[in-house]
Amino acid sequence: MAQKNKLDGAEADELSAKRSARSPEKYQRILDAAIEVIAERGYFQSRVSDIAARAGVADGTIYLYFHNKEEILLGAIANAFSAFMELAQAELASESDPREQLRRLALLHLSSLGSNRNLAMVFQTELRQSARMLAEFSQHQLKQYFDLIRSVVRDGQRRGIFRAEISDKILANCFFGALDEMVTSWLLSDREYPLSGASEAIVDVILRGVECPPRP
Amino acid sequence: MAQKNKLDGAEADELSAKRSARSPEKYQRILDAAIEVIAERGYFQSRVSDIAARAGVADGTIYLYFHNKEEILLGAIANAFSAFMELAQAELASESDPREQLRRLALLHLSSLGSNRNLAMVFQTELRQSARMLAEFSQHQLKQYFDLIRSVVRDGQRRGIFRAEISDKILANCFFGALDEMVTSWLLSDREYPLSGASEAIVDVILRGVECPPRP
Amino acid sequence: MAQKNKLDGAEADELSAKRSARSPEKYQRILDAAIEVIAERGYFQSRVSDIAARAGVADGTIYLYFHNKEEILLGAIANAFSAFMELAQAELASESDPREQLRRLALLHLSSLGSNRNLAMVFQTELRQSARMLAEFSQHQLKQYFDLIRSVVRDGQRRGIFRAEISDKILANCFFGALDEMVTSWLLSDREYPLSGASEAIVDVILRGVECPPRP
Amino acid sequence: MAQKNKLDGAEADELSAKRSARSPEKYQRILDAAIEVIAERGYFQSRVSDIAARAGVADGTIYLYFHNKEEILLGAIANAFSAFMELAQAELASESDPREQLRRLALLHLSSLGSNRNLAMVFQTELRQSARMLAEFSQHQLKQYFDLIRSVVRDGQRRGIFRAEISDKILANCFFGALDEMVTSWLLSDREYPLSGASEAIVDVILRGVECPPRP
DNA sequence: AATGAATGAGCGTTCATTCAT
DNA sequence: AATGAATGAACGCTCATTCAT
Repeated sequence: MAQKNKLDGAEADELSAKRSARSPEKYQRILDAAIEVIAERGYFQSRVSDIAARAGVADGTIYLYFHNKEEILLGAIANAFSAFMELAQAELASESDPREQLRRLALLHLSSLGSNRNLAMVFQTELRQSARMLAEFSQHQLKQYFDLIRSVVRDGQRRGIFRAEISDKILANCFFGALDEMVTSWLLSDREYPLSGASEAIVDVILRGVECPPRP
Repeated sequence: MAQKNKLDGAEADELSAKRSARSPEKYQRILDAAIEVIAERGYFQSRVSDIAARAGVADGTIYLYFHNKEEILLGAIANAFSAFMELAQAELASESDPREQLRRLALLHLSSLGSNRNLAMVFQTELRQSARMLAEFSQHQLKQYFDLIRSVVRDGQRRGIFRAEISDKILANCFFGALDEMVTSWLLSDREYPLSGASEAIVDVILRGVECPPRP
Repeated sequence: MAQKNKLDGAEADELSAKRSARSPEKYQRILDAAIEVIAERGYFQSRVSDIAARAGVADGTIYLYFHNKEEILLGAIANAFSAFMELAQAELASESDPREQLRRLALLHLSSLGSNRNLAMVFQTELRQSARMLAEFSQHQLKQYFDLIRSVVRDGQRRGIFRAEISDKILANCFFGALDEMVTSWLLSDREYPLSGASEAIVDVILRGVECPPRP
Repeated sequence: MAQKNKLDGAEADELSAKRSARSPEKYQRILDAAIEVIAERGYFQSRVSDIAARAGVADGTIYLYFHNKEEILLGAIANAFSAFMELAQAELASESDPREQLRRLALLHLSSLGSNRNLAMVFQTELRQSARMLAEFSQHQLKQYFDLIRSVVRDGQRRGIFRAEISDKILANCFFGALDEMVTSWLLSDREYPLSGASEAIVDVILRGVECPPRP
């Protein structure tokens, strides 16, 4: 009779513990299947049984690893996202020039998503959806990436490389927006031109808009 | 789920005829209600009965004006979008300098959506969703706007104002992407800062990235 | 996302209003079907679809009249019980001698349930079950009947007819318990002897145990 | 649902053999756990895994001792019941006066259940439920007890102590019904008054109703 | 044209039972 | 013997759509 929608800490921990105790490989297989299916049909039109079938497990097995359908989406996004974030952070660590850092981020952004259409689809559509559905959670994810960009921008401003009279939020937004839109339109296009091919051009445009003009 | 997405000519005509024959005011009321409800809950989580209630009509009445739920979303988006497109085209007609045209478009973009949060929500999230569901349709709509921007960009390139060595598609993309992202992050933010306040800064960044550098 | 298990007053009223506004005849048909099906299989083994089929309505129709399966059971029991209670109260009103009142109650008890095996089954098994599940509700129902008996007993005690040195609760309990058990064993027996045939004998035993002994 | 209720001889033997061959202590632990859990939640709302957890064994282990869930309930009730029946028979053996025998049975009945609320709950609600599910079985159990009472009653009738003009079945029923109802209402009540406190009063009422009136 | 009661296909989730280890 | 991860059948409930009024 009494249902709880929010997990108390103990329960959540219990399930987390199970995940690793049971088959971590199966856990990952479900996440991968979820990305695939959700990319194809969208979250709301994906059936849990579709995901189970794609993962090669029984319907009920899903619920040994996730509390409910929503958590599958969350888990799949978080999983894919954190992998991407790690790459991004590594990319920045090996380079100190803000210009170059943005260049590398752009390439990573486009090549990561460009090489994984399913992932891109989920990021461009479901991540937004879920940002609405589950504000706290996925907004946090997206914001993490956005903040990474902002920190590079602020660094560039502090060092006199990027224009300081414009808010770092807006500069970062122009950068991220240009990349993001590129991915979206690439996804909607039928021809599969290489997405990362646009990287140089975009960076070129944005950097020029962002950089301090050369002193004459 | 297995529903017909394509109407045969006769049926479509029949419905179109009905729409105008019946109450155009009620038709519009349903569209407005749809935007509201979908903005609040998202398309898949909106119930047809919610929309009906909001529009002040009976559930069954909806089906005198639309074949199915999907068509309501389509109609609502198309309706709102064409209003926006008309404004955009008018804006361009009264100005011939590409720089100024982009400036005006940006302001229109941000102030239109900034003054109508519901509409913005539908555009930023549902339009993307439906870009998959209804690829032909909404892609067509969005593409129309995108092409408008591209035509301005191409005009600027032809007249030596904008950089010609970069594809107009990419330049337009940077412009649109920056605006689009601004709207999205504004939506997801809690503080309701005026969206259009960012217009000048964005245009400033993008134009500088897009324009030919001043000859020394 | 947010679910409510308890109805707020408005909602409950809304559904109650609907019941009468819609088809009261269909509402009753569902209740009757519920009694039948639940009598046959027990509450937990009854399927909502069984009840719907028996009532000759679609599964979904059930939910126009009841919020959930539990409420069907509640409704069915409450409905049947209140009919019984009305009879019982009428029976008492037309008679003032406590001895005779108990005699009539016993006959009503046994003949009511004896002439409706389904009803008897629900009262003897599901009412107890639900008394556990839904303490407040059905305990209230059963208590109402029990209190009726107690009031007769107290009346008899006050008038010096029934033994006053024993608590009215216990006297009423002996009376009710004897009848109740009679019904249960009748239900479990295969032979269908007339249940009400036992009425005289039971009343005879209980009355003698309850009455003040005749003064010598 | 379509499960076999009847075991063929071979299977039944095999399981019986296992039970004793394996750990009889674990078998008992499961039965005890079952009584607890079923008393708390009711049979249908109890999960096999709940019982396993309470017994401190793995889910699968249950099936080394029982064929299915239903058999656990059966076993638990049979187990508890036979313990009670042994007490009852011992009680009768040490006393030959039917009046006194009934008095002792009543006290045993109320004190046994009154000192074990879980057991009482199972007897008062689940045994009735299962009287339907498992008619043959639990009817047999309950009948055994009932027959014990009847034999005392018949003995009293034969010896001219109890009224012979009323069927022994009905007399026994009044006796058992009064006790049974007392237990039920005690269970449903919140206050935990001592159940056996009512024994004297009940026996007093019933005996007077049952006994032959004293010759003047 | 408008209504809203009725429909029933469809899906998320549970849990008794199995079986590889 | 014991485990507990895996299974998948089963069911309560929702909601887009229809149609008698």
